[in-house]
Amino acid sequence: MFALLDCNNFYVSCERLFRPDVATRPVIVVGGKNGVVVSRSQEAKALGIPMAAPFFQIEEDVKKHGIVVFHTNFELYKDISARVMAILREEVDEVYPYSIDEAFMVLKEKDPKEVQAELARLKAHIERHVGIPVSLGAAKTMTLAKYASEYEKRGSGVCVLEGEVWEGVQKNTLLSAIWGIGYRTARTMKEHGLEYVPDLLAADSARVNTLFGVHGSRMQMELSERPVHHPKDRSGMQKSIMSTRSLASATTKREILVSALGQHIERVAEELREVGAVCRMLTVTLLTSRFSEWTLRGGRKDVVLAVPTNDTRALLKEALDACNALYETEVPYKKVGVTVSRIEPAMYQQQSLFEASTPEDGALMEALDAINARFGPDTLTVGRVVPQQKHDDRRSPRYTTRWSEVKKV
DNA sequence: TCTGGGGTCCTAGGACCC
DNA sequence: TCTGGGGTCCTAGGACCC
Repeated sequence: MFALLDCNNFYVSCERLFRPDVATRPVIVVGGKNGVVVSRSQEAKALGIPMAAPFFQIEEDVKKHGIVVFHTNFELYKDISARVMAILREEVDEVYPYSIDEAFMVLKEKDPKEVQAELARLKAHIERHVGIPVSLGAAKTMTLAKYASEYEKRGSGVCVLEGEVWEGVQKNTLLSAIWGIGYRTARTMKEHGLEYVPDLLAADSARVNTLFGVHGSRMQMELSERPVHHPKDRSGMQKSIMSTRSLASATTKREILVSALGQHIERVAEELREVGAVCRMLTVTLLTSRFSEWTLRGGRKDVVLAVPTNDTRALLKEALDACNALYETEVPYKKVGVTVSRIEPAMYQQQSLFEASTPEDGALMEALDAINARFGPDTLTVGRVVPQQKHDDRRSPRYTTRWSEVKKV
């Protein structure tokens, strides 16, 4: 059986771990400055704060109900996540982290009763040793395990959806609640009379395939307890690394875009070097506001590199060319982003037949990283002006990863 | 003042190859 | 002059997930 562990209201739970004073108050975590709600405590949900609501729309409610607001503190969340995964690995042989707050597992137990007991044991263990609340679900397919983990979230927190139990539950299960069926697919399915799980299971498989492609066929299988997905080991190298950020306000100025671009290139290049990798492809995106009449005027450009690299300067040069190709003078851009992909280990780097490699480049980037590691981020930058940093007072201390921010007792 | 940031996977056309 | 069957790579768009 497959099992899924899900950390409840993960970011809020991480914040509460070090702030017991807000344990029973409504709490939300907001992504970025003037961003959107990315995590809500049970109390905040009860007050009707919707997920992904932009902050300015809920500001009144925040004041009225005294909701505690945090800004995202990823350094903290990543560390707590690592603890959860580490402890889980001590208890279960096959653990496959899926996201920052979820992990799939393959369980040895077969009997549903035994599985149920194992889930309960894991829940108690994680809650005792990490201190954040979790839910677990198990089933014969990953899709159903995922649904199972949500099913008893407000109750016992553990659930096995299998055989007759699943048959009973599925009648009232909306397809839109299933993992992999998003807003659009759910809408299309409904237009074709498919609203609840049994509707899809009863539908002609050839028709499902023409309507929804391989995705639809797989969904049909997974929902009828025939596994097509198997959890993947993602501990190897990532397929892509990206850095994107919204600008404070939309701009038509090329210099502003180029300056932001430089920052993103530095970040992804540094991360490539950190994991000992180079990339073969670089993608630059220039986006307009999704809420303006310019929505359709954004663009994206891929560049395949002649020589895979992690050198900030080489990437910056390509990025500038791509940016210039995309840029249109009259368009107000709101967001700039960079993605590097076709990532491979630097040690297996394929040399170009036509361009000589320059061995001293590696040494320069190494020195740059060493200096920034020792004297702080942005001590040295490549071809950009360091913007003024504003202190973010809504972000909690990085309790577990910075000596200067350790909680005092 | 106003709407986050980081990812994976699939599809499809076109160029090109054998 | 027209013809088949099996492929890869690139670019771009889009759906979905957390």
